[in-house]
Amino acid sequence: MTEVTTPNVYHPAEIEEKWQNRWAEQGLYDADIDSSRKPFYAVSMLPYPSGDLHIGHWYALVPSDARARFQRMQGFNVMFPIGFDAFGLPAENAAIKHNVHPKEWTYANIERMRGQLRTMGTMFDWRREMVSCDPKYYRWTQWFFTQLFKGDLAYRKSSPVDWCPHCNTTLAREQVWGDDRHCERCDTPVIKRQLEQWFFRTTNYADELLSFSGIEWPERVRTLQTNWIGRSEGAHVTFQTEALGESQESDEIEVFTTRADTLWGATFMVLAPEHPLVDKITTDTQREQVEAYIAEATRQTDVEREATDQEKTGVFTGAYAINPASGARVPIWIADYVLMTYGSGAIMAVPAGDQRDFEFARKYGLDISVVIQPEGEELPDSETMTAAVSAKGVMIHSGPLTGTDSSKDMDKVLAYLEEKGIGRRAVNFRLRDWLISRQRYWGTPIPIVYCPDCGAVPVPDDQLPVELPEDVDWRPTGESPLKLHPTWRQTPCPQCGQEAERETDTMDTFMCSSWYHLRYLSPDYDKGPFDPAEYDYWMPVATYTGGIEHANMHLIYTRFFHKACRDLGILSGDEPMTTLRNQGIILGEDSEKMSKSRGNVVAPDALVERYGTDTIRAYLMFFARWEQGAPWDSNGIEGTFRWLRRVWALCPDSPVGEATNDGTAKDGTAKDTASTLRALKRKVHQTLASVAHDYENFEFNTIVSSLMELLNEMYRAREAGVVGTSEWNEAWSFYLRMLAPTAPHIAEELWQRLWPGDSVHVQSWPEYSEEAAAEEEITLVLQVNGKVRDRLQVAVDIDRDEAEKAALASEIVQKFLDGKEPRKVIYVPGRLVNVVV
RNA sequence: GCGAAAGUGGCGGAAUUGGUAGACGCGCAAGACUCAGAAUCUUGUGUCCGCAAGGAUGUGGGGGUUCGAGUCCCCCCUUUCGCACCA
Repeated sequence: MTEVTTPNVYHPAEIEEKWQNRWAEQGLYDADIDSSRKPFYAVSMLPYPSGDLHIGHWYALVPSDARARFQRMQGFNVMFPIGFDAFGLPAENAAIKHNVHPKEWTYANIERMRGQLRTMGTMFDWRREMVSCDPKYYRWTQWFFTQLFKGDLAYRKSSPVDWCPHCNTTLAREQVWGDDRHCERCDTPVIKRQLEQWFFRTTNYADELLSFSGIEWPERVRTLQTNWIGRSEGAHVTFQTEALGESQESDEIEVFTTRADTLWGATFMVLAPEHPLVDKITTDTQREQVEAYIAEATRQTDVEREATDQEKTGVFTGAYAINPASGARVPIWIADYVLMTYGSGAIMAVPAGDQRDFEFARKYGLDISVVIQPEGEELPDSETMTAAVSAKGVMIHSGPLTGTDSSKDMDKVLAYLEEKGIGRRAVNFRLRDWLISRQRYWGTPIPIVYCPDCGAVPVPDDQLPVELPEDVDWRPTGESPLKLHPTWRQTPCPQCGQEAERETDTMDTFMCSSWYHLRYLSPDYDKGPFDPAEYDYWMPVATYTGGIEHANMHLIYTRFFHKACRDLGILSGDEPMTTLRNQGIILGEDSEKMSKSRGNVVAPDALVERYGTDTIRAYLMFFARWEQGAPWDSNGIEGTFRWLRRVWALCPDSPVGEATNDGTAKDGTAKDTASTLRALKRKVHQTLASVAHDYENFEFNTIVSSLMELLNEMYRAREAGVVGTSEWNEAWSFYLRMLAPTAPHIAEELWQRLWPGDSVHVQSWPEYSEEAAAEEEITLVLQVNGKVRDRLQVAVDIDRDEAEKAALASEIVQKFLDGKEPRKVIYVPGRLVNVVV
């Protein structure tokens, strides 16, 4: 038993703040350009200053911080900055609730969160902090907007857009979620409104966004983005409408199809009710019905209209078109199952090959013409068939292409269309342009002035920022609050000087977060959004970490933004972030999503007070697979606390010098001690290898468990009398350095105890010795017919013959052989012998 | 409906290329120390049979490949997530 006179007890409160202050004073985490070292730029998605740091913030930031610290010990020059995504709706909502100005609310929260972030013990370089609602920041957000505008990547158009009636603003398509098409923020179902809004041409980059070459992003995110972008290859085919009278000209209706091989089976056409040609082609006799249908369609919500289980409805326009391949006269209908927002808002209907068209044709008695011979099946009869047959196959009744197998030779079909001038190859995307106008107050003003003569004019660089006025009634009315300001709108046209008006919408806050990683490079730089020298040294971001919920929003926007800026000559490189990783979600102890209303929220501040930062850091890394998350378990944290207490208690209590114990001092146990020392050294090096591997691969839980295992081994070694040996000292030197990224305070305190001087955090990562890690003995598993029957301790270099001999010599093996002759003996070097009978 | 991921003890989770399933921790049980508790320490802990030795069984279910499968292949079930009349 250890003596009770010197209470050597771990009290995190006594050391953590002390070290945080000292590191800050020393500028330990200041990251500056240093061409002699390789840069490592690590970014975690910036937090929104909602008021209190919650456990989710810790979960996102701490393992990222630990990994950044590890990279630093590996010799990289690491920059790990932090900032605040400070514009946005919650500030306005909270401001309304508590009657404080959004700015005041936001900055008070930021101040509070800065304090909380400091208790986390992260290696943030605070000199690089950015705050997106600061005019120094949004000046450049506006500058980027004007650049995109000048490059024709920002444009204004009137279109039906998604409107959240609760947030009183438009939303981007990406911010409308789920079956009921609700607002991503407040869950209210959105409605459509026809509005004049600003868009970015994200669709220009659709194809490039589908390529993930050169970046290491999780499969999951790539799939989400790929599906979101929704590329389909096919053809545009043009149908001519039949002229109504001799004096009239025919119109062209363009359709997109992925199945040009079924063109001969197109027996009717369907236009979306909003299609611009509908009014023109509708005949007098059908007009009443058509208008009634359109009115009904308009009245319906998107949800109702787009419900897939609804029976299809439609109305004949009275007009006909000519199938450009077959020459057939086909009726033109309108139906709401055709969406104006996809393709050209018109389709060629092939009821034999498309289930939707089939149902529609059956309901309204339209012709069905089978043009694909299904492989290995009888030709469906158009009168009796009960479902469309969508597979490709050999084309029939298809003029010159009859006999072509479209499952193999689609190219021939497309070539034919092009040759005959019927259609042309085309690619269609689901992705839409990014709607960035918001009718809210707390955002970056869109830097545009509307002049009666010059039109929409971007505010010149030297007049930026267009500052957000503070004396505004920011209560949402459905109109942009800036519109209601008495004077702010009026401004001379930057081009001709006559009286003009400012744009009063603000930008989607995803615009702010599309480039914040560039502002960290040089937050005070005023000759551009970032200092090119800093950019050249640090970019691209080496690892980017954050939640996966942004896969189709922020993570698409920021990639678009980077590529657009590249093409505008603002920066270089194709991608902003090389490696992306997503943490999972911590649920409440009841396995439900944490929320105030459920009362299952875990408060980090209270945990820090009780256990200290290091314990929470270690627990967050240990308690679940980081990329997966898990329900919180408040008992589990005791285990990590116990571990750190045991580290503290085992650590020698005075500086380490030369070895004071050569391992032979203990009488009669010299041999045992020697093997213990070898085993200790081996375990230390093996742990080193696995810890390093796990840091590289974001496998944080096994880092902590390896360190726990090693500590257990060290406790056993102490009992064997190794204290004071060079192996023991090396174990501590390694242990504290391996611990430092995870539990930086205790590692520093103990390091200073043993090796007073430079911080543990400027030490280099221990050097691995393969020789030291090598096993001398292995457990040879003996199997009979694949079942484990016995185990033997043997030398690691045992050869095949010896191993087989040893196996057959085993009594237990013999018992299970039961006198039978081995038919085959399998030997896996270093692992097992399997005797097969 | 389409796409993706995941199913391992009471719980979180380990397990390079197919080669000792359940590391590490929580929880639980017994014990030590203590007047008692807390803390700490020791031991045990997948399931079933057995006093034990030992044996059987076991990674969502079923089949297959293999000397050998948590891992590879096929089918099915469940859960989570994303998209959804996308032409």
